Parts: sequence; structure tokens; C-alpha cells
Amino acid sequence: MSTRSSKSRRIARRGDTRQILIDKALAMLDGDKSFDGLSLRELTREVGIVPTGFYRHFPDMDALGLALVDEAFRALRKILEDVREDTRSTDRLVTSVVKSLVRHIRANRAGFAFIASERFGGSAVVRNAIRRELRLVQTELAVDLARLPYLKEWNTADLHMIASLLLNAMVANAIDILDVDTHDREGEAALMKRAEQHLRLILLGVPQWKTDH
Amino acid sequence: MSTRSSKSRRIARRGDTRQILIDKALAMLDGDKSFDGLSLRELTREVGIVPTGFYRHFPDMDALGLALVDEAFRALRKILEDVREDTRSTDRLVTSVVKSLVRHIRANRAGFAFIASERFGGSAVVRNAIRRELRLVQTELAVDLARLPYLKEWNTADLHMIASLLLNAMVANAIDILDVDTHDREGEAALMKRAEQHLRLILLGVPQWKTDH
DNA sequence: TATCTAAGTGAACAGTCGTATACATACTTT
DNA sequence: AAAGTATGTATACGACTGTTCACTTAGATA
Repeated sequence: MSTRSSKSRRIARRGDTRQILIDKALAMLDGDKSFDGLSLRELTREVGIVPTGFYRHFPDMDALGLALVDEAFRALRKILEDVREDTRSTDRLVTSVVKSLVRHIRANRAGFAFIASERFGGSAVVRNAIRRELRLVQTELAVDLARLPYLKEWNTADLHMIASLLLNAMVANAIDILDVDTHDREGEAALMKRAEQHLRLILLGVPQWKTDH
Repeated sequence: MSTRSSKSRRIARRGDTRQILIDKALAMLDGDKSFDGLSLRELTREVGIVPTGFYRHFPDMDALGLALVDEAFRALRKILEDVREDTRSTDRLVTSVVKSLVRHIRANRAGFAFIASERFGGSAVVRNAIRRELRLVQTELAVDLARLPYLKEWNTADLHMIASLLLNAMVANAIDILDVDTHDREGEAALMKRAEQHLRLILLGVPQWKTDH
């Protein structure tokens, strides 16, 4: 038991500055900086360690980038979980999705901003990691959609098609919501309404869809 | 007349290296680099002039960024013009839009990639310029939509809502098409089909829409 | 022809960058 | 108590950065 506790404490300590590096990096990227414009020295200066100390936690900046992707997607997946647990009607579900989205954006601004900006950003390794994760999310969404009663007879290709459309719409709206001033509740509400309308409009077309298109 | 021609020639010459700076910058940003990761010296090295020569054409990198935004949006607006001239049925119009999109993407890869990546990129001045342009495009699109017969009684807010949804969907699909390998015609065709399906699905919902949502 | 100007050059500046290397320290394990 | 390991420090290196200043030159204007 002393073995386990001491070892875990050591690991916990190691995780400390490692986590601070991650958090500070996300915070710095939330402002006017992109990942490949972020320098190692700049980051370590902010964290309060000497530049070479960085290498105790990551072999290079690419490795940090991958850690940031992991961190950022943890929050995004929680939205899907929230929605999955919601068994109400489609109409209420749309409202629920948007509210869940806004809640998680508020709680994890920096993570969402990171995904948004680095999805097409300059670092190839980060960009590819984000896309892989988004593809996974899209697949998860398609599986969830397959469970809905009025989508039961849709084929897989069409499910993926609608999943990508829904996901694209939500990501675009999320980014717009990110940009509105934190205290501008009115502007935020307007964007939430628009996001709901986008989802509703898409879902309105679903019953009319014929698969041979 | 000699005054006009000589003056215009001088301006044309000035525009030469200025345009080369713009083109090379776009080309370099098409690869694994973001705008705020692009250095002045790197760019001038590529162009073949000495670093200080840059200042003969732009006061700083921000000014270059704005020029890049101008350049990139010139192509995007042509898509709208193409569509505007197309007076065929909705069904054919969708196919036409997607084809026009792909054609312009092929002709102006770098410009589209620039818009996509710097829309949420690190440079605030570039980011804001892109958003302003996109907002203008969205308004133009809303105006065009207002002319369609079955959208005649829609109010302005709803028109903007659907315009933003359509624009978001197209931008997202454009970016995916950008990423597929240039010679992968099969993959490109699949993405074109999906883009068409997205548009069709959205338009299917339109007649069902009730404005009080 | 003489003058003016846009465009490009070259040297120099004070910084910042990533990283290698060697050393210090605190905590675990044996 | 001894040895080992994870973490952080100090120094140093060559390379690259944006920008300054003074200089050249080719072409347009007067």
C-alpha cells in the first residue's frame, strides 16, 4: 500500500506541471495565437519553468499538441453523452442539445476554441488528430441517429450524410457562440435560437428524404 | 496619353512583385504553415528579394494579410455570380452550385485553404477581415434567396437563418473537398455527392418551415 | 537633359528561438 | 542508509527573427 500511494503521488506530482503546461497552452491559444505560432519558451515562461524543463514532460511541441487534442475532445464527447441520456421527443431534444452545447462551451471555452482554430491550422499532426477525433464523433452520432424510430429504415450511407450535416452545423454554430462576448447574454441567446432553427430545419427535411437521391 | 500609359506601366511594375508576394504567401500557407507562423524573411527568401524589400510593398505583415483576404474572396464571390446567372430549376441548381464550387476550388486552392484556416486563425486582423467578408457573402446569399418563388413570403430573419445554414454547409464541404488528394477523382466525386445531398436535405425542409419557430 | 521617385540592396541591431549538455534536488525504492 | 529516478536549473550554441539606416539604380516626369 505504501508502494501504491507513494507511486501515485509521484505520478500525480509529475502530472501537475504537465497539466499546467496543457492548461496554460490552451489558455494562451484562446487569445490571438495559433498553435504553430506558440513557442516553447513563451509557454514555459508563462508556466514558470525554465525552457529545458519542457522536455521533462513532452519530447516536442507536437506531443503537446496531441495532448491538447485529447483534452479538448473530452468535453465535446460529454455533449453527446448528455444527448444520449435524453429520451424526450425530437422537438425537446433539439432544445436540449443546444443548451448542452452552450453549457459545455462555457465550461470549456479554450478547448472548443482550440478545436475550431487548429482543425484547419498549421500543424499537420494536430490537424490530423483533430480530424480523426471528429470522424469518430460523427460515427457515434450516426449510430445514435440509427436508434431514432423514424430513421430506422435509413441506410448507413444516408445516416452518415445526415450526421455530417448536423455535426457541421453544430460546430459552425458553436464557433459563432464562442466569439460572442462572454457577458453578451442577448447575443448568445440569438445565436442559440439560430442553432435550434438550423437543427429544426434539417430535421424537417428528413421525413421527405428519399434514399435514391 | 503618354502620361496615362507610362504611369499605368509603372504601377503595373510595382504590382508585379507585390502580386508575387501575395501569390507566394498563399502558396506557402497552403502547406503546413499558418499565417502567424509565416515569417517575413521566409517569404522574401522565397520571392527572391531581400527582407527589407518587403516594406516597399506593405507596411507590415498585417497589411499583407488583408491583401490575402481580398485575393481569396475574389474567387469565392465568383461562385455566387455563377449561381446567380443560373435560372434553372432548384433541382438542377443544386448540382450547378456544387459543380461551380469544385471548379473554383480547383482553380484557386490556395485562396480557399487560406480562408478556411485563417477564419479562426491566430491573427486577429486577418480573422476579422475574413469574417466581415463572410458576413457580406451571407447577406448577398440571403438577397438571392429572397428572389426564389417559394421563398417570397419569408421574412428577413428567416432568410438570413437559412442563408447561414447553407453557407456553413458549403464551406464545410468545400474544406473537405480541399483536403482530398488532387488526383483522387473518386473521393472528390463522393464528397461532391454528399455536398449535393446536404443542400437537398436542407431545401426539403424549407417548404415545411413555419416562421414562428 | 536634368530631376525625381519607386524599387531593390547590404550591413547591422537587439531579440527570440529550439535544443544539447551538465548539474542540483527531492522523493522512492531497495 | 544507499541507490535510483523524476523533476527542475544554469549555461551556452548557432540559427532565425523584424526593423533601422544609408546606399544604388532604372525608369518616368518635367
